[in-house]
Amino acid sequence: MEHDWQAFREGLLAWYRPDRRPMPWKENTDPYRIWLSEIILQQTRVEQGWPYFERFVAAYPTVGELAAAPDDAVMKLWEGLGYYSRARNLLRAARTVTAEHDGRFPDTYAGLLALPGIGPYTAAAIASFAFDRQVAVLDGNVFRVLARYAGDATPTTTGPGRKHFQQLAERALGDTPAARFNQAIMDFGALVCTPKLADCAHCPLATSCRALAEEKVYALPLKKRKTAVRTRYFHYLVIKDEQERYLLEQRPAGDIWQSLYQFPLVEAERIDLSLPRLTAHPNWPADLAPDPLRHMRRSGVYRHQLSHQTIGAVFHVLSVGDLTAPAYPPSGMLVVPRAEFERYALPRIITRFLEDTSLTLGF
DNA sequence: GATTCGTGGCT
DNA sequence: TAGCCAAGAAT
Repeated sequence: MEHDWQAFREGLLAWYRPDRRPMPWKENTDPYRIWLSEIILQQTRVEQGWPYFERFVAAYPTVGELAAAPDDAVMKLWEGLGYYSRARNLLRAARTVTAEHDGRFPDTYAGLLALPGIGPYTAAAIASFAFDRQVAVLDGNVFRVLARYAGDATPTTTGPGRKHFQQLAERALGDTPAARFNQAIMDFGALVCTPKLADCAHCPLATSCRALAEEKVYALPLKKRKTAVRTRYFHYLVIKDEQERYLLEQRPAGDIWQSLYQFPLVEAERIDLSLPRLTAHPNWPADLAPDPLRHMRRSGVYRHQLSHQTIGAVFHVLSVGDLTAPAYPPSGMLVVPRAEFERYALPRIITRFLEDTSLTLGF
């Protein structure tokens, strides 16, 4: 059960070159930039998060400026990146740092962990990268590299499993500088010891890798099966008046896309519902009178895959005379000119519809 | 501790 | 195609 962590360290650090995986925040110790990048990169590929990082830094160069930003502006900058609770917690944390910590990030693991949106991984990353604290990060890369090197089939998805690998990571870290070690092991997992098609032929740790010796590379790390995805059917009501104004509503807490905006939504049990059946549906907005609405067209079915849900959506385009008349808007809804959509953060399934529609119609 | 929270790329 | 995975965290 003993493994040569000394050889692991030396091989890893000899392999490491920071410029193998350039990142705008690498070799930089500004806690704000490191924190921002780490939140953006949670469960997100570097290539996908990079432009968001650049836009956030440009819009909000300091944590104080971010703290002063309106909620909707931050959500809009986050639009399309997913896991929107990250954006809400980002703002909460910025305001906490500004109001309660004199604008400076806590410089300890425990202090960082107390901020919203900062969990064990992110606290360790900031503590080591920005403050040179001797803590080992544990992310998807580290799980995979350690499980394979040690030939360790402990499930990584349980509490005890997590603890086990944290100890392994700390043993591997030893007294090497944590910032460099952490970046090295994550780069190594991303570039060499990859989930599929791992580059074992050129691996500097191959001679002491237990998974390779036992031909278990692709059996590790071991994870427990995940739960099934459920299917939901969304009927969006694209209600447009003669002045190109639309109804929008904000999504509530307790469901996907919390605090993003959308067209009024009727969720139903099936996707093939006619408009008359839709207006009679229990989920039809209570104070939205169907009578003045004229059915213009109906989109095809948009399919959207989330991690635990499959969404099927249809957009019903309806016209009405004047959304500024006294009968409007229904409670909880906004009347928004098409030109002002850009101020509202929308889920990807809606921006996809808008992109399609703006090409075919003068939408 | 099991579930839930997005989106996109890859096989 | 359907599933896996990505610098995870909150509930």
